[in-house]
Amino acid sequence: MAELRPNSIPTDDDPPIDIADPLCAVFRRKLKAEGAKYTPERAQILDAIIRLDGMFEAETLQEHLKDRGQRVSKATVYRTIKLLQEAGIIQRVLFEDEQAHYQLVYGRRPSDLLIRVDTGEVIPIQVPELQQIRDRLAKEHGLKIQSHRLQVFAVGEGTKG
Amino acid sequence: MAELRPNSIPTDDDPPIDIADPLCAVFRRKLKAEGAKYTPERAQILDAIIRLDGMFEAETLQEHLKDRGQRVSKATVYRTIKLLQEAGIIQRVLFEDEQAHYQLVYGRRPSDLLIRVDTGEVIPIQVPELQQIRDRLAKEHGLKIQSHRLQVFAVGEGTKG
DNA sequence: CTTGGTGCAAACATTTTGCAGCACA
DNA sequence: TGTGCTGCAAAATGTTTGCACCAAG
Repeated sequence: MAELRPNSIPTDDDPPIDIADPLCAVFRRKLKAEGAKYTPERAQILDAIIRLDGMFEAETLQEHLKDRGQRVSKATVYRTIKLLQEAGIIQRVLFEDEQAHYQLVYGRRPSDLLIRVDTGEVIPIQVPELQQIRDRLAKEHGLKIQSHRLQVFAVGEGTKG
Repeated sequence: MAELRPNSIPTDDDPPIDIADPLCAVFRRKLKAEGAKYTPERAQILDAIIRLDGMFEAETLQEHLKDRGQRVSKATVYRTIKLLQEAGIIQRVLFEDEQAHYQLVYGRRPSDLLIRVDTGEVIPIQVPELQQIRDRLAKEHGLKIQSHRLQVFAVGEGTKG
């Protein structure tokens, strides 16, 4: 049976976050909490993600590291991505692609996405209405909403599909 | 560069659809239109999808076929899935899983999803508010919205994440 | 020092593709 | 009766894992 459960979708109502708190400290705390180590590779990866800021894939990330002369192995990239997901710092954001896309989410309201299918551009958007939609769904279904994901696909005005 | 563009997200404002029109006829028409053939394998695959009705993966699909004594190769399953996507009959719906999930969408308003992360259950939902959200986004960004995808993740009331 | 981390390469899982023979239109 | 389709097996991706050596705490 396929595993339908998201790896670790951060619950929106997790403890409120101090935005000013450097992500690296957050990561360190998480690592220490489970007896793991804060290595240069992990620091470099988190750093690269902060620099990339928007969306990234494992490969992109590794290339950016390489461009800075920081050689980190594929294995370590993937392993660290997993840790950062567990820490709620990044989140997987899949498109219709076979490659996993990630997004920095810690300390930000997880943004919904407007995706231009003609250019590939990804525009973060805010959709306040979703809060009431979530509330309604929770009530209607007797469930506790943890998070959501909205992707809106669009093309430029003049573009012909 | 990664391909960000969805393979073929059916545009919501495609020509209106006669729900009564058997999917198989739709598929046939599409195949004929491009000089392709309507083979038993393709018929069996579409049939299995209609029987499955909800969500499915390539593997599930092949197993269902096998259970009915219809041996279709992996290659043909994938090739046909691609054709059905192009025909707007099914749509890819990815979760946080590495395996692609598909959904029958032809002749239905593509539904948004409520996903129970504790049980893996997937509940189709209707969110009428999205229409005005889409309209607003279109105006704000000067884009033409083609489609969207909303996934809401929830757990049962008593469940502790 | 001890435990956990890294890189490498091999293993994996899913999807795609090349090719020879088969079958629909 | 020709073009497109199928199955098979091999290739291509993207991600994970085993292992020997190395380094953080």
